[in-house]
Amino acid sequence: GNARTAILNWLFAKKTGGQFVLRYDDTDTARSTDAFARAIAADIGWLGIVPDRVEYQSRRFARHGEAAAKLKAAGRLYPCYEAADELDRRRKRQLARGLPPVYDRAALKLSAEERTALEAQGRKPHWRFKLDHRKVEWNDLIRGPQHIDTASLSDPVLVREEESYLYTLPSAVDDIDFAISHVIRGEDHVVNTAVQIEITEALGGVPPVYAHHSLLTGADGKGLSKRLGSLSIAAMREAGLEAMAVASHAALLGTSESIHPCADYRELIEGFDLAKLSRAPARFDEAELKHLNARLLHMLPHEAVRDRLGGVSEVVWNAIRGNLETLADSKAWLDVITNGINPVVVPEDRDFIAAAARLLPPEPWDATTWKTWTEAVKAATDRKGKALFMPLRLALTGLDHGPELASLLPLIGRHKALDRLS
RNA sequence: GCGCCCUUCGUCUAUCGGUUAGGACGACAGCCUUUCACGUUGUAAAGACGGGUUCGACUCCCGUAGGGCGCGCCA
Repeated sequence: GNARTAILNWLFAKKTGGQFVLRYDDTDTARSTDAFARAIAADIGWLGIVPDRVEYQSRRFARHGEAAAKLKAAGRLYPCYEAADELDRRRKRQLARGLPPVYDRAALKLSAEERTALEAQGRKPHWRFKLDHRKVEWNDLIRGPQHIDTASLSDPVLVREEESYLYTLPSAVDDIDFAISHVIRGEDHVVNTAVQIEITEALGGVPPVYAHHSLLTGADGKGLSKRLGSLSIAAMREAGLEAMAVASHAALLGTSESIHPCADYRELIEGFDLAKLSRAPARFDEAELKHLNARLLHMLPHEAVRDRLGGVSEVVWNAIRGNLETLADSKAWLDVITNGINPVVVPEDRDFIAAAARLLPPEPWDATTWKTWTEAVKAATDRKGKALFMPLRLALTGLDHGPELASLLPLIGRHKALDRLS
């Protein structure tokens, strides 16, 4: 999901000639920033995405403090003293009674004396942003005109009791400071957007243009979040999927473009348009991704894989690529060509295989050798069709399926072929 | 519970009131290969349901059902 958002942002930047700013929203003190940042960098790096700029919210603490002070001075930030567990209980009670779990602004009614009394007890406040309770509107690049009434929302906590800032404030401040033009994110953020627009405007800034893409569901149409682990970029990489297959799928799923493999980003950038993204959630099907990966491999030219395959020649690659699901599968076919395999000869085929071995033509071999040979075998043994070819395939490759034998045989060579047939 | 959004072949989608409802993936079939695959050609396959509005509705409106998201001192 996050990778899809990153890809969409990157494609949009490339398409429009803008810059892709990767921002680590690492304001949660419980989170290890370094590990988090390394993981994301590894993911998008593997996908071939290079951010034009990287920023960490946690390193801009001073700027966020200035913004908080400004909001306090404007009377938009007010102190609250409820404990977190108390708020939690209250929300559950509201929900149980069929009420929206919205903060009731009780702290706003506190008198100066009550506040000093609480502070005297050693209570420290957290701070909430006082929403305007108005209809916030924006033109979403994917969803069209949007309007959210902030009267139905809780005043968001912007400053924790221990004085760090929640994502919402740094996000608005950094958007202003970095002159962010476009924010492209998942639709789980649409409500945040209304709040962030209010905060941005309270800070005197101009909100960026927003675009919210739909989220993905599983192949069954149900939410994806619970199984996110197995669908991580790291897991896909380990499964041996091609980065461009993952990128093609992420960029094309849920769009009006056909889902097809792109060997590099050029075509994806060329055809990219936020207007092509559907507002309905799309189903993420792992089987579809795997199939796309296979299709990508089948069309990949030799030079695209040469370096990763340790000097496999172009003829060999062209012979085997049509039978690959992942690049790692090529090892098995390379073994068939260059190393040893276990020939399979069932007892009733023994005489047939022996006869075939005697008819093996002399070298040099080329693309016509297979035909010459099998025609001779056919004439000598009376076998044809599957009964003729399957035993030969099993003996020569040890497998009942694989690349065309006409192209495989010359690569195996007479010596190894004879060896396997006997 | 409340709010926002969504619903066309199995899947991703086109259609911006009048179409034989189009494409892609998959499925199936033919061809190629005297084999499995690859490739190639073709076929089947859809407007969630119920009401309106209209000469005419997949398209606009209302309702129902189903689904997604949100409602944190998470991001």
